[in-house]
Amino acid sequence: HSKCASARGAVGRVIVHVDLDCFYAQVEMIRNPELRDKPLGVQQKSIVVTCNYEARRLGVKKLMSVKDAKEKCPQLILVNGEDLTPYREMSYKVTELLGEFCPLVERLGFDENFVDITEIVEQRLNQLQQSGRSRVCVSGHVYNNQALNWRDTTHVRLVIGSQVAEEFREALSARLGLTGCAGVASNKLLAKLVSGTFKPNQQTVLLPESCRDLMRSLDGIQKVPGIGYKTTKRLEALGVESMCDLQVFPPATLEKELGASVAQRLQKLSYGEDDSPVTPSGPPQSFSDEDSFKKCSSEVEVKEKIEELLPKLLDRIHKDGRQPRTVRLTIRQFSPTDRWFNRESRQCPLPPHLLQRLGKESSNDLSPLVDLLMKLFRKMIDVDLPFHLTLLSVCFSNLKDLPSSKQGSIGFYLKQVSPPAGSGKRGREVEDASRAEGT
DNA sequence: TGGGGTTAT
DNA sequence: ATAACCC
Repeated sequence: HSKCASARGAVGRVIVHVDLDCFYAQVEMIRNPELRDKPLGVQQKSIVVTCNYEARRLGVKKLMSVKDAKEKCPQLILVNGEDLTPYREMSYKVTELLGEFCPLVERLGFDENFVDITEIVEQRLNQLQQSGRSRVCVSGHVYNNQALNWRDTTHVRLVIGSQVAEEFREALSARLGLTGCAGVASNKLLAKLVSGTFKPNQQTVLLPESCRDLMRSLDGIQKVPGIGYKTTKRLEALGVESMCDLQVFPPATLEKELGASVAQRLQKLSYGEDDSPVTPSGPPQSFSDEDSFKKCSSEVEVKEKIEELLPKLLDRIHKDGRQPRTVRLTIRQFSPTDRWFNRESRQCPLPPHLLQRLGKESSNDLSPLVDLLMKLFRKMIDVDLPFHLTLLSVCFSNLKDLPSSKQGSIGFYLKQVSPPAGSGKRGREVEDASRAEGT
């Protein structure tokens, strides 16, 4: 079948982008249903990072300060969302659910997934042709309200894609109680851009003839995923502000400014072209935990912060079952201007014996690890001089599978091959299995 | 402005 | 190790 897929590669893929609505707020509403019909914000430090649609109706926006949000909406209920555990867990349930339909699922953050459903669509198209039908119903919106041409198999395939997307959303709702948007198109860029066109809990399919319109509808190059803050500044300095500017800009000049690979990729993006594959994310490549604060200025405080971060992290690593071979400490030093840029980090190999016992029963001696992290800290900061930190982060990476004899649960890939999208039980089995084996 | 993540150089 | 990107 993979032969079919690559031979037919030129015909075009069918990609779905799934984007959950105000994800953290949804998770909080599931955790506490009394919050359902009230304006709800999720708070991290002094920021409302996201809020439900009731709160949005009353003027609250994402990433608004708590102060502004309360002014706009005094009845706003706030829950603390600094511990990402509930969101992370629900996020992986979403990815796993999509993985039951098809193995090609790529995560983007906690609340978005790309799914390459080319093969599913191909199967359904064959069934359809054998049954002698030529028409299928489109699910959700068609971008621009473009008319369908049933003789165009690209149209038909995308319409079948819209039905699959509808099934994704139906499964997310029925099994996890989550709502979200979906976009269906021939590549990741377009699927992502089109998924946001009808906003809560709706879906949209893009037909190729409307690609130009979709790209032209973007106001400013920064709306293109892949063109971030830095690149936007550099492009603006070249006089590039709109999508059209970027499309017609001399490629040679662009390559000199951004390097050939970035320049070529971005210019293709400006035309709505994106050949990047949907790369299955699988289990995470790293585990990190961070905390930000107003001020931390002594070695003792640093050590205390690290000792706060470690237990939760080690617990996560233990549950994952793999062993990290690298540990990293990241700091942010105070700077009145430019609070975003000034992160520094030091990393080192993690001696296997150090991590060996650490996950086991949670109350172990953390001090060798803490000492190691303090050494990393001293590589960045001369502790004899005054310092002022505003963030500390610990990250474990370079994860290696344990020899299969002594393995915990590896939820992710195991489940991909097991259950067909059935009706019965789920989740609980996996949790129990991991505990049973872990002890 | 949080608390995460990824890939490229 | 950093810099860029994503949410």
